[in-house]
Amino acid sequence: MEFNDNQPVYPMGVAAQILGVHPRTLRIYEAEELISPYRHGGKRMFSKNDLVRIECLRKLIHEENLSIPGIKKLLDYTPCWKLKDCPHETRQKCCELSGKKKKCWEFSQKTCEKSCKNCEVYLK
DNA sequence: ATTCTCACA
DNA sequence: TGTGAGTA
Repeated sequence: MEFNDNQPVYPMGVAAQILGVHPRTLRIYEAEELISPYRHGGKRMFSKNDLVRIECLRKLIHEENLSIPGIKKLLDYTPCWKLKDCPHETRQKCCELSGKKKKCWEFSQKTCEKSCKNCEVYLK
């Protein structure tokens, strides 16, 4: 009951419908690198975790009056191991990967299994 | 029928 | 953010 949360199951339309947003919005979030849906031959596929993540983003944007660039900024200043206390082992794994280019929250869906770590830090 | 990208209101 | 055009 943990692996299926990261399973890409929803196509654009469905995901947008569930979230009550326009497909355009989701594409924008992706363009802004706030989410990274799976790609199956051009088609975006969202996992359940992607959905909750997006719910967080929308909450931040509307209730906390944060802008897209603002969120990106926060993420830049927020190391993942501060949001969740993962074992040093896992942390090293993260840093290896992140040292490359990726931001930790982008593959957090695979490495760190926290789904919505953003909310914690934002609310503080 | 669906999604994709792009450009514009 | 939302829409429409033109594809694949």
